[in-house]
Amino acid sequence: MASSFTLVTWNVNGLRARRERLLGWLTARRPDIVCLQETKIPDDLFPVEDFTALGYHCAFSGQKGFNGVAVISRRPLENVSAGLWDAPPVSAAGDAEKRLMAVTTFGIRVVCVYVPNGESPDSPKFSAKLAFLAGLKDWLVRHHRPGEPLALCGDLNIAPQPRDVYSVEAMEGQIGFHPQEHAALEAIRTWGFVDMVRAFNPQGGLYSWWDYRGGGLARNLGLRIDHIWATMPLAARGMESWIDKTEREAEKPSDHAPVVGRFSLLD
DNA sequence: ATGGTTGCTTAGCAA
Repeated sequence: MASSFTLVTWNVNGLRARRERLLGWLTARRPDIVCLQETKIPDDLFPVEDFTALGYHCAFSGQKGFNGVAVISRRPLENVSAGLWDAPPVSAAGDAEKRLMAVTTFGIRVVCVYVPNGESPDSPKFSAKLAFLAGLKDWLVRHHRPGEPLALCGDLNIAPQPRDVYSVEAMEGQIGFHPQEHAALEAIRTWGFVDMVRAFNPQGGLYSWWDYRGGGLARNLGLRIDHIWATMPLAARGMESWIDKTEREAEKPSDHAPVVGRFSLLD
């Protein structure tokens, strides 16, 4: 009987484009729970059999062409919900973009999120990103308590601290490292989260994303924007956490690497 | 260096 389980978040940048990579990685690493972002596939085309063949249950909330999230688990998924704007402000456009889902598995609540990129600080998409983050905080407050074992996993599209970017000088005020993003993210963190990679790895230079363009990987121009954040009851069970950069260095990679956390198993 | 690369919606977005 295993005494621990692993929880992963990975922006695969296209489930179909990443099919071989993902299935090979699942076979080799055998993670217990995986949150996927940017699946870019409608629900009726989601390759359920690929995952059931490897022993996973799966749930998904996707759409054609972009966005899309999914969670796979070696144990059944319960209380599956999708969408952020279940009680939208009057002005909200609803969940046209498939960016959030939540499941219960392994005795914990797992929230899988793909935060909007934001494009640039002067774009209308930037204010939409801030609104999404405020909505995410509100969603957490309405649905959960920090005393529950819960993991917020996903591409948050924000590097929280100076040690999470390849260059503070280059990134200051830019998308992914902007004071308004930091304020919105901090409001979520202070609700009751521990950053799992940071809990085990204080050093800088740990990144989860490198741009395809301009030799971003070769020049190590990375950002740590993919995160596993655990509430205190879950974080207390944390055993280790790391970023699997080898997947970013592989053939035909996603531009994001998997982020992994390992936790003690209670039952 | 306002380019560069990749994926999906095969043309042009989005990232």
